[in-house]
Amino acid sequence: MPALRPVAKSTAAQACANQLRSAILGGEYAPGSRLPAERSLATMLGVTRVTLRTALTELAAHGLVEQVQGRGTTVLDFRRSASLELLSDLGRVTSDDPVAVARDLLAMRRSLARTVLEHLAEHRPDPTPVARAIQSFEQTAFAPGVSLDDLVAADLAIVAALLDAADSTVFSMCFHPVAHALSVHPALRAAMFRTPADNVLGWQALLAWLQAPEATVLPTILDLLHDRDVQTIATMESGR
Amino acid sequence: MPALRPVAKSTAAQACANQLRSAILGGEYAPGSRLPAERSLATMLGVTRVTLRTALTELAAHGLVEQVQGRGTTVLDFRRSASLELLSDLGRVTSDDPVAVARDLLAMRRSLARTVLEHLAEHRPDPTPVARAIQSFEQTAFAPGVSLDDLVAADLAIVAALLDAADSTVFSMCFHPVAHALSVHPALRAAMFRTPADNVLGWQALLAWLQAPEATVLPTILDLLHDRDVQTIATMESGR
DNA sequence: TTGCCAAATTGGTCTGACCATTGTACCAGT
DNA sequence: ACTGGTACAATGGTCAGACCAATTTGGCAA
Repeated sequence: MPALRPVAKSTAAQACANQLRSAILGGEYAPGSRLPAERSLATMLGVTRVTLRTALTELAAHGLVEQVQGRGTTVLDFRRSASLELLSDLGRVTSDDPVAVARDLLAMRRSLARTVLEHLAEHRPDPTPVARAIQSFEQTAFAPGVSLDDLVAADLAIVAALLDAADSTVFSMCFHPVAHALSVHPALRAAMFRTPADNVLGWQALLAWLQAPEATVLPTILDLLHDRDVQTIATMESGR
Repeated sequence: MPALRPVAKSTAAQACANQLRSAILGGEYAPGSRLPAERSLATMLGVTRVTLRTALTELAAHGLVEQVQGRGTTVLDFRRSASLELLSDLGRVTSDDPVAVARDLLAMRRSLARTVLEHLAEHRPDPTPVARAIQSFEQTAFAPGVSLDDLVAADLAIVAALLDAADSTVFSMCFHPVAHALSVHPALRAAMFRTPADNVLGWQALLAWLQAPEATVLPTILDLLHDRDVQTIATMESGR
């Protein structure tokens, strides 16, 4: 079965939001400056003011703009106020160096992983769901003609299982967007799953530690992750 | 001057969003279940469908619900999909243990701080803006009749200066919402600034390290932070 | 200079209608 | 019994135009 996946749909409001978001993240609208008035923006984009407002409401919710009645719509500094959801877009539209973004994202993941793993070592939850997710990843990794999308999905499933095991709302909410951003970064995800067998080895090491935290030292796992990240960055740099 | 601050205003759409958000985070709408139809929700809340939709658009942008035409509005599992902005609300409306939330938030901050400081140690940016922010914090801390709000604001300013110095979009976007969540958690912020003189000592130690990373070892700073967090949690637990 | 006022601008809300998608139930054909 | 099609109802998405409310701006008078 050729692994079909849902087709991407999009509403008019979403399309408006995408255009405006890219413009802001791309620096076409400087922080502190004013967006054109809703009425003119709407005609520019060829939609009603209602639709345009739906888009602006979303941008405001993500901390990209601020609307105040009588004054207008102000562009904010997304570095300070933007939501983590936008990390996914950073790899595409920002003016930052993509490799630097990737490096920082990986550093972020290591940092979060360390915290979550320390938490797990202390609370010793049932590792079965994580084991199942890792097993599922192995099957995916060694399946013939596996797609990158499938690998990424299986990898995210393991992260989700780990976070479920940690049973911390805060950790979940912090880690999920970072993992998601990593998984949609085009060059990064390709580099991360270049040799799936290595990914399997990494997860197996983690699982072994999870099932017997006293047997292996946590820093070993983190060093392994660090080494893999260094390789990933090297792959990305050589590829450009 | 009695340190006045802008009064809180709120639109009807915001009020709607607040009610619905609290209901979802409070568990009144289970993940996977359907919200009432827009037309009925609007009449329940006493607003037009347009206004109600503005609120729903915001919730959707924050990953609390998902709207699909013809099907309805589905409540999502905020642990997996919600935006970090909602961390600020967790301390108030969630069914989780508030102290556990506080503990995890502090752990998160330590984790992020470690990463940012390692980054700073490597890149050695100009510490002047950070020094200025810390100096400003000292003045605030030792001013007579200082308010908690002022302390929190001065503290956040230091964090912002540190993140500016780090010059990483990813770190900024990850750290800011955590710092913000810490700063609005009612019990937590009170416990964090119970003895401002200690805060000053902590920041001064950090500044000393920033100005001469080779003189002091980074783990010392992190241990100091850890000790302060333990005290903060203890204060919170004794206070309930 | 200060304070007030009127007008223009701009976002917020309302009204009511229609379009597009989805889910359901029913029905015909096999 | 199963499949595929179809009509219908429910629901979110969009449109149209209007009015309300806050902000800014500039002029004017004390």
